[in-house]
Amino acid sequence: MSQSIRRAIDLIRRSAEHPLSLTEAADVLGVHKSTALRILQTLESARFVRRTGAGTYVLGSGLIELSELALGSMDLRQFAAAHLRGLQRETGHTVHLAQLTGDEIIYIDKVDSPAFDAVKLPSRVGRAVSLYASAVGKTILAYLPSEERDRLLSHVVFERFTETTFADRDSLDAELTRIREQGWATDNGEHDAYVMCVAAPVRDSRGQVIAATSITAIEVIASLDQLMSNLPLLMGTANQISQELGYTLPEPAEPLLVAHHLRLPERRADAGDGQPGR
Amino acid sequence: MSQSIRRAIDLIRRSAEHPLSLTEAADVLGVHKSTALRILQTLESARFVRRTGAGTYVLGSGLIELSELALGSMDLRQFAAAHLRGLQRETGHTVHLAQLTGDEIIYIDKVDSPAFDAVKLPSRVGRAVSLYASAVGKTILAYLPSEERDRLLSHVVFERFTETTFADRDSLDAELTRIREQGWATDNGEHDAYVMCVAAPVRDSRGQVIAATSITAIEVIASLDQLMSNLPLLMGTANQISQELGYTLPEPAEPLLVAHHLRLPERRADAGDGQPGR
DNA sequence: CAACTACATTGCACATTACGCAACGTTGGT
DNA sequence: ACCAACGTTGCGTAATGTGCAATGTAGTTG
Repeated sequence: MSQSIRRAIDLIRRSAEHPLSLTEAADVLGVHKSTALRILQTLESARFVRRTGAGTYVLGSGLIELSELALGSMDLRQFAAAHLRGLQRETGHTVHLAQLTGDEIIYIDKVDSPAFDAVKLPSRVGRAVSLYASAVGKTILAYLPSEERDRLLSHVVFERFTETTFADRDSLDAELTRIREQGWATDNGEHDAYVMCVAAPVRDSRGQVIAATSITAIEVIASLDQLMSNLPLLMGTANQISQELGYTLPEPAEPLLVAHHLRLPERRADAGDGQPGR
Repeated sequence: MSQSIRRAIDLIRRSAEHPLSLTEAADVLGVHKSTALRILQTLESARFVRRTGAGTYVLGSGLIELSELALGSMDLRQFAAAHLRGLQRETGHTVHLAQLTGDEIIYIDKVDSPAFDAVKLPSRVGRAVSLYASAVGKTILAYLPSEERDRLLSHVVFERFTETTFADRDSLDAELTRIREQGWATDNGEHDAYVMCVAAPVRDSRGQVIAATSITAIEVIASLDQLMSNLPLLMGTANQISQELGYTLPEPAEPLLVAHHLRLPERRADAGDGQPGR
């Protein structure tokens, strides 16, 4: 595998962590300064790194632009950001926002729970998430037009990660129907036995489900039942994000849960952690 | 300059735009498939690209993580996002958020004005902004401890971009004093003659100014005076962001302008576009 | 179901490319 | 004004990345 590219990547990494002088760069790679210089010059020409006034190299805007491009509709992310943080604060759990991008569902935002930074969840912004073994994945799948769903699942090889995994198309389809009926999805340790999630759909202005929000907890922190007690908050947040995107909720001549969300905007007021303005 | 690295960068770029098959990748580079494969494998090992189920390559989470790392306190960005969008909506002008990072001030967020996408402003997220020839730069400089300010300016070579540029340390210092007194800064075409800005400081929980928000317009859209009519909104937004960061405003036994901000949180209520929950 | 097409992947020999070296510039410090 | 530390340039060399041709793997069509 290409050596110079590896070196370039290494330098990009380092420069993202802290400013890098040329000699430092050469040292960490274990190469001559001239070599490091040429690599950095190449990266600089693409604005992947940038020279500071002091002559050190730091990560450049080129990379940042790319990442924004890849996260696609930054609109969704920006509209959602405040709501996601609010949901995290109120529930105490880790919050995710995932979106259908091309053929896959990727996390486009994540708000960590301060509680269990000890146990790192495997999720990361930009990473793809299982279509059929995650709450957000199942949520989005459930509301997709069926041809689209078939297309996405056609390449998937089902794998039984845990006992609860829906590891074949038939049981998954049954689950998706259930999700559509109740309006939200759970992940009962279906990918990692100790990870629980509850997810709710986010709709764009046309009413299409394009993303899903979820709250996540590990077994030792909360049971799935305990997580589900936050369902009104979760649904409220998902609906608020949908509204930011221009979606208008249907008339509440519907089930019980819908009533909740409409009352929720009050949560804005204050979280009561003693810090004003939050 | 390193050829293979150039090629790698090219592939990263393309893969960010749309999924790339191996043969496509080879074609755009004009190289053999095996060459393209090795490059992509190297990039994949660093999670700079990622293979989709369909076998195509798309931008990977590695890059996105880096960019988040480099933008540093994503906290600030996330806390600010909704406020910045609100400010853009209310003023109609392009909004920036810039932060002191290391020895430089970089844009960490930008909300474009829909009005004049025709004329592209030179600013980009992740890009450094002039310390002394920009409203955000001067704002942050003005409130920095003087040793810190000296350190930042020690490497700077002053350049007279336009007639209004503060192109030497003395006149800059006078300007900074004025900014401290009035609590906000302007950019009267000091870098590009046709670009006007007004900026206000953002403080963290200790009261330190760590960032600045600005509204920008080009000459043909609005004069500096017209821009300044938005000062209350701008100051309000900056203060709201500061509050999100845990800053508590000082008692309003102060000048005129301060009084405005304290009344402003009402703008939260609604932007008048008929969408509830904002 | 076999034959075909299109695509991804591996091994190998070659020469292009990126490398280290050493000399030269440049900056800042004592 | 000297020295030291760092960045930059030119050049010969060989290690590295490259193209080619052969092999493997789906997916498609008669």
